[in-house]
Parts: sequence; C-alpha cells; structure tokens
Amino acid sequence: MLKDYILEQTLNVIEKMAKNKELGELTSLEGVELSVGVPKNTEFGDFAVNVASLSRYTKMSPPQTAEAITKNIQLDGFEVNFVGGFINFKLGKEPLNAVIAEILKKGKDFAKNNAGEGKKVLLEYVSANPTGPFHIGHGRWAAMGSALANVLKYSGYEVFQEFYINDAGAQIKNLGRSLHIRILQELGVDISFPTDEVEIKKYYPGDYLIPTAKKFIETNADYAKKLTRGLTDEQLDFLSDFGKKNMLELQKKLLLEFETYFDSFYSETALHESGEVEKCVQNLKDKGMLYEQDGALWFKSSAFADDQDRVIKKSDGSNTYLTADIAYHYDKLKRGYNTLINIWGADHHGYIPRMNAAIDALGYDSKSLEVLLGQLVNLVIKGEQMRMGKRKNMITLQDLIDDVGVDATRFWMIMRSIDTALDFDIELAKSNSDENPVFYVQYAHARACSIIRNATSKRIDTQNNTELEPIFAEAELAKIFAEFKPENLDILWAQEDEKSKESTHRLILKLEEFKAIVVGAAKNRAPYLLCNYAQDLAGAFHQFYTVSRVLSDNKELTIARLALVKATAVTLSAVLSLIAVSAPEKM
RNA sequence: GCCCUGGUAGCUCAGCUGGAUAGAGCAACCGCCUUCUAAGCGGUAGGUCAUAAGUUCGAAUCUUAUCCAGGGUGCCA
Repeated sequence: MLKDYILEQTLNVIEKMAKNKELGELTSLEGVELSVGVPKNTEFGDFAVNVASLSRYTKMSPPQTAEAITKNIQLDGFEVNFVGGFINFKLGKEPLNAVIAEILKKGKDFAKNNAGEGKKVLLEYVSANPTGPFHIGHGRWAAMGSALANVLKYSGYEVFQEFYINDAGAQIKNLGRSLHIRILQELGVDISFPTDEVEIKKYYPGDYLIPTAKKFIETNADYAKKLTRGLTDEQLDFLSDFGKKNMLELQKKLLLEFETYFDSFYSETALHESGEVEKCVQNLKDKGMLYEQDGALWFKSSAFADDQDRVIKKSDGSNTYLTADIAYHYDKLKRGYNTLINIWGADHHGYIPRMNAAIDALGYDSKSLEVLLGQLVNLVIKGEQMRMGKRKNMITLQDLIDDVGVDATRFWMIMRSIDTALDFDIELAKSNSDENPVFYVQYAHARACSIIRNATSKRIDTQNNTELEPIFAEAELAKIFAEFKPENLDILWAQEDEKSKESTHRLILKLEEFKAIVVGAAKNRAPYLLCNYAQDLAGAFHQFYTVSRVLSDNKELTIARLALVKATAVTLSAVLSLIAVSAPEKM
C-alpha cells in the first residue's frame, strides 16, 4: 500500500536523522507516532504526514521540523514538499502507472492481503427462531454478516459461518399449537385464535402458517384427519417438529436467494440432546461457579464483569436460553476458534457481560468473543416510519426482496454503520434513479464494460453514416492487456488536457485505495466501508469519463485509457462481489 | 436509577486511533447530450458538528456533566 510505503520511508529518514542528531533533540523513534493521511486540499499533494507532534521531541517548530525532514527524503517518483507541519507527497507517473499495471496483471484479487494472518474466525449471525419468516432486521444481519465474511476471507482470515437455530423452548410449542389451529381451519373446522391478551401470546397468528398447514395436510393426510380440537403432547410435538422444519426450509431458501451462505446450521435442540448442555452445566458446577437459591440454579456471573448473577436452571427444572447459549459458545471454543464474532440485535446487548463471564468461568478468554451490536431497522414507507409488529402483518424480508430486489436490499442493508439505526426507505431503494446509490455504482461498472465492448465492436460514423471497423480485434485487445507495461500509460501524463490529467490522477489514487479499504473493513468489522468506497470509486470514474474521451484515433492514448477503464471495472466488480451485489455489464 | 447506541447541511449519512478551509448523496436553483451509456458531469446555495465546561499548540474527534431519540435492565427467547 502506498500509505504504508510512505510512512515506512519517512520513519526511516527520521530515525537516521535522530541517530545523527540532525533533528533537534530527537534521539530515537521511541514515542514517535505518525500516520499518513490525505490532505483536505488536494493541491498540497496526494498524501501527507503530519509531523507537528514531533515538535515535542525535536524542540523545533513544526515547520522547521517538517522542513528538515523533507530535505532528507528522496523517493523516486514522488514530489515531496512541506507546508506548516505537514510533509506532502505527490505521486509522479511511475507509481501511478504501477497501480494500473498491477491491477491488470493480478485482476480481481489484486487487493487480497494477509491482514488476518490466517486467524480462525467463527462468525455467527442471523440465528433466528424457526417460528416464522425473517423480518427485515434479519436481512440486515444476513447482508452484513455475509459481506463481513467475504471481506475477512479476502483479508486472510479463515472464516466459518454459522447459523444457530433457536429451535428449543416454549416458542416451538407455540408454533405447533398455531399450526394445529391453521390445519383445523383448512379442514373446515370453525376454530380461531384466542382473543385473550395473555392466551394469544402462546400463538403465532400470522397468515404465514396457512401454506404450512396446507403442506401438512398434503403430506400427512391421515394424521391431519385424526386431529381434533384437543391436542395430545405427542401430537403437539409432531406438529411443532413439522412446523419447525418447514420454517427452517423456507429460511434456508431465502438465505440462498439473498447471497448468504452458511457453512453450518447448528441446532440448539441437538445441543440439548447430545448432553452438551448438561456437561457444560456440570463443568461450571465443578468449578464452583453455581449455587442454588429460590429453587433455581444460579451462575455467579457477578464474580466476573456482569453486574448480577444469572439463572442457569429455572425453578421448574428447565434450562434458560442463556444456559444453552453458554454451552453453544463453549462448543465453539472447543472446536478451536479463538475469534468468535457474533452479530446480535441491540436488544441483546445485556447478554454480553454474562456471556463474557461464562467464557472466563469456563477457563477461556472472554476477549475472544466480539459482539457486533446491530441497531434496528426502521421501515419507511411513503415518508412514514413503520413499527414492526412482530407477530402479525409484518413486512418480511421476502416481501422486501420481491419488492426492491436482492441487490438494492443488500446494498442498503450494508451501506450504514452497524451502530446506527437504519431507516430503510422502500420507495428510494426501489427507484431506478440517481437517488439510489446502488444504481450509481452499478451504472459505473456497466459504463466501463460498455466502453471496452465498443473498443472491439463495429461502430457507426454518424457524420457519414458509414460503418467503421473495430479499433481492436478482441484477441488483440486481450493481448495488449495481458502484456501490459507501465510505460504504456506514459502518454496519459503527456497530454495537454489538465482536466483529464487531474481526473486520471484521482481515479488511479482511488483504485489504489481499495487495498487500504479492504484491510480497514476487515479489521474494524465494518463492511459499510466497502459501500462508501464503491460510491467514491464510481464517482471518480464518472468524472474521468466525462472529461476523458477513451476511444479515439490516437491508438496509444486509447490503449492507456482503456487500461484505466479495465482496471476500474475490475475493482468495481471486486468490491461489489465482496458485498455480494451483482456487477451488471449492461444496464 | 443503571447499561448500550446515536445526535454533523432541509432529508439520509460519512468523517470520530486529535491536525490544513467540516464532506458526500438526495432535495432546491443554474448550466452541459450531432461523438464511448445524461441512471452521468460541472456550478450555486445550505452547518453554533445537541448544549456546557475541561484537557491540548490544536477538538466534530478525547474527558465530564446536562438535554433529546432508540434499545436493554434478576429464572422470555
């Protein structure tokens, strides 16, 4: 990365000067912390190192310090100067040309890096109850999680994506009870959901179980016919199980449609049945972390970072949700993952201290757990915020995708930092116009592809209305790209047009920045940075396009500019594939 | 009460490991298509960075307090 290179070179110079006592009272690099930034005003340069903080050590004024260092920096291909306490670096043609040559040579993977150093990451996200369709919040976790997984892999992490199926507990029985009513209704029985406020909480009265009921009747006709208003335990289990499997199937199907691919679906029930939960409880007990009170079994989580103790086994003898979740995380750790990343809704934030406590109590390091708390999604319809009713008449993720498409939904879900509540404006996301950032980015890619297509296609000369031969044969152009040399771009800097030169310079810098963006997105677990970058890059390209005619009679210039267009297309397609949004070649 | 997030242009948001004149998109207004995609580009206008104090040569950025919004808060998941 250019930034790293500049920092390294600058530090080298400072270290040498300090040793030779050429920089005031500075004698070593100890305590020196510098970073490379981008000047607000591009006239200063492309990159800048602020050395004002060194004044403390050098006992020289910031400009004096900057001047002294600048005099000793000699970087081939860079123009170095200082203004105030800043050392500014402007790139010459060599490093710029090298950027394009590298992208053409390496293709989509040019920004691949090893920032993750092969760290084993278990990324858990979505983890919904199999009791109904996904709501749009699940969509946010799915989009963000899958994008994060992609960028982590691209940055050298080893990522395992897991979906924890919350298929245990009272909710599953509620599902079975509700399915029972829907089946009877389908069979013509006059029965409805309870209207009592308390009773209704044991049911899912949404319409979505009607298709499930139909399917049950189709596949289990005899069983369905025997159902009466009363429900035996055995029947409830059977219906619950059917409903659960059916919902899970629908969820899995939708995840695939939504470009979200899990390596495994981990069942909470399986965790109970395998005895792992009990083993984990026993383990905690052996370590003296549990005690009894009020007929329940408590975990001394307050001995760690939690503010109070938590119930592990309820007074009725059953486990809490937390208990299974502790066992689940214990299992993740035992599987050898030392970085556990969870995406949780903000409503789960109270769980973090207790889970940390549990991990420490079990003898692991709670620092291995990273919880990304996602703020909620508000749906905006015609300018009005919609409250999400959880149980009835909600807008599901499927509805949203059917309405606005996978690409737009994903982009909008990923585009904002996970820390801010997202307003999802349906009308805006749907609009195929300049109000929509997805199309802005995709359009840039399509535009680039179109130019490359035209370079090898016949054209019509509108002045004489005659057909012109393609500028390049396809094989010829492929060969030019394959054997591309940095010098082929020299002509870009020899041209007269200042506007074009400037936009070219900016575009190349933006392309190079992709490497730093990818690392930043991975390290900060912030896929939204990819969306911001995609928009920036698209903007730089549109600008370049407007002032720089690519296909012309000047073959040398055409080749140089085509290389730039190609590199842009490659990079746009790379960033879009990381967020799993399609990069259309035509629009 | 306590805990977590947020408060930056009319709207949606970047910027937040302190640094040069606070940015983008949309909305408003003015321009640019006989030539590679105008789903584009250029320009104008728009801000007490919630408020106050503090730390610093320097604060949107760090600290503290207050206000506002959303979420959570002892055996739901």
